[in-house]
Amino acid sequence: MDYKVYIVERISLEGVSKEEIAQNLCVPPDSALGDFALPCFKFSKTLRRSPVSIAEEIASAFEKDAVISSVTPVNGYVNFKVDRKGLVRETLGRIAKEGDRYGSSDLGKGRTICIDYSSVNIAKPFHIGHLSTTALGGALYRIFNFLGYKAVGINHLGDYGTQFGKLISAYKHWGNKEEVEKGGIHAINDLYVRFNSEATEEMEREAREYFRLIESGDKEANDLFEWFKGLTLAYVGKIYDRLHIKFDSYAGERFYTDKMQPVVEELKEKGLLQESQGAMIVDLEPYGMAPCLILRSDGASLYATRDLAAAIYRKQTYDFEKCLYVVAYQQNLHFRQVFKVLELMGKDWAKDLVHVAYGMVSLEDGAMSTRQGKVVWLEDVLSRCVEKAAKVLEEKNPALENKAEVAEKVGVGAVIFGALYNNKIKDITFSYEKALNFDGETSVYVQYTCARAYSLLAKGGKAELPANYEPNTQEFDLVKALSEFPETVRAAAEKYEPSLVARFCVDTAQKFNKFYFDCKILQAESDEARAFRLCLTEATLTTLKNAFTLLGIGVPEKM
RNA sequence: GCGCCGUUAGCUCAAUUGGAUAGAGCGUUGGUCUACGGAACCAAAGGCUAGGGAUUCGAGUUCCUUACGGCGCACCA
Repeated sequence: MDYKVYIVERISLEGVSKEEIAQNLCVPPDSALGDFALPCFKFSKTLRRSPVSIAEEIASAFEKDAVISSVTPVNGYVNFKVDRKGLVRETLGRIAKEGDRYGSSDLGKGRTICIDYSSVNIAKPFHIGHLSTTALGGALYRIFNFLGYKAVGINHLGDYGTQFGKLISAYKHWGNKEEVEKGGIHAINDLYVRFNSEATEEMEREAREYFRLIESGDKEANDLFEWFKGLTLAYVGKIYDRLHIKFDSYAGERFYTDKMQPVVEELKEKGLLQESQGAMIVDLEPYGMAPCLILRSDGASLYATRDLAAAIYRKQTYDFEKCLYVVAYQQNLHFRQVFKVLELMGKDWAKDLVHVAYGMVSLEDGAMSTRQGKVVWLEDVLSRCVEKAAKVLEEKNPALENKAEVAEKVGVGAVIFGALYNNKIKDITFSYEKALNFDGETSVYVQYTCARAYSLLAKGGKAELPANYEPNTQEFDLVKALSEFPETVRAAAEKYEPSLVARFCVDTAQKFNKFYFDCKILQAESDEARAFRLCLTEATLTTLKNAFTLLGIGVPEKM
């Protein structure tokens, strides 16, 4: 039941369209006022009457029924209250029926959405700065799938560039097989870092030559590169498993090596390509942007060239309705340029490309810097959070059986939740103190709430929803919160903002805890109340589990 | 210099896209329940929404402007 639609249907006001009414129908700040409200100030202008009298007219003309129980005009607003019993029956019935599909939809049926996220660099370990794109992209991937879309997760690997020539050069000079096999990705990264600080001009030349060799298919260079790539993918694969992240494609930059020339040709044919300072560019001056560089003066392709080829390839391959790039706002200009060039090429789908920009991560003593060793590796953050969780678990629940498994869910969940709780555009200053704090608005609070619910259900058993139960305030507030979950998921998708789901979880958990504190459940005052509260508890658990699953966070039964 | 983004309680952040008395968590102070799991609950204190102007019935939200901060601006990705 869509209450808004229902209410709009039943309002008629001469001179004002249903659309206008629907647009203005909102939710009052305080639920004591009502569940929905219609401000009449805008109508006052066209109707040339006071908003107060319009509100009064609407209220008196509105016929109350089993769905809307009261309609009151207040200072130019019309406040509607829904019938509580009806909302309760409707919401709890739906949650019980839909179970782990509650909140899902077939909205996106037959529609494909590509999501480019995480996009790791070969030979570079995963640091805290990669967390946002990974957590955000993973959440969006699941949210769109939940809404019936076919989401295509793409890990656009950073596997192209002279940096790999540098790496091979460094390995040849200072590395050896045993060390790399033992030290894995960090050993490779150390070689790369060392190259950047110690390389001679001779080595720089050598690096360019090695990169050329990779490109031309030289066996030794390619074997080394593939070896590094394999080590990187095995390493990030483990992290992705812990974060519950999946991809449908690992087509990275190298994949587009042979797909760039046709793009360059097309740009030429369409008269967009021009020479400037020895390089080939697309002039974007008329659009207030710096030119988009397509080919370097030595003829080599650039980042933008590959992104153009990738966008075209994705459109051809997946026929997406939208293609999201979950990349930090740093690259704002880059994407605006690429999207504009595609538009100039006559790709009408360029409007469907979306840069989902998020804020930057820094450390308390400034920006991260691999060279200065000012880096926080994600694996360290994960292990410290899991350790902390294990320690707290040992204190609070020493008898718990599967402590390691639960600590993993709690610790990793806290890391993911921390990355998803705030608006994505906000910059983040990482600190262990914050990351390891499990109090307050955190995933741990939500998980604890779920554990309470599990415990109640284990003791209370299965209950049948009483047909005619009149809920009290705490109960009703909780039901109302649960009823808003499907809309929250939709809004999160529409705004590419998983934080809405994360905030929903905390808000709902708070309401549940209030309800829990104020209402006896197992020892309720009547059989009816007991049954109702058990049903409400189960519905809350179902909804929170669904929400956490979307975020990629597990919910332990006990903790 | 130009462009994009941000600025809300001591700190970290919300605010259903222009609606009614701007809300949470942390921290501080004081409380609650003979614990259905205290990783809980309640209350108090804390705000000229960075400053100034404009738009209108109504602005944290839109526009202009100033300040402060972040990011970007030609051959890295």
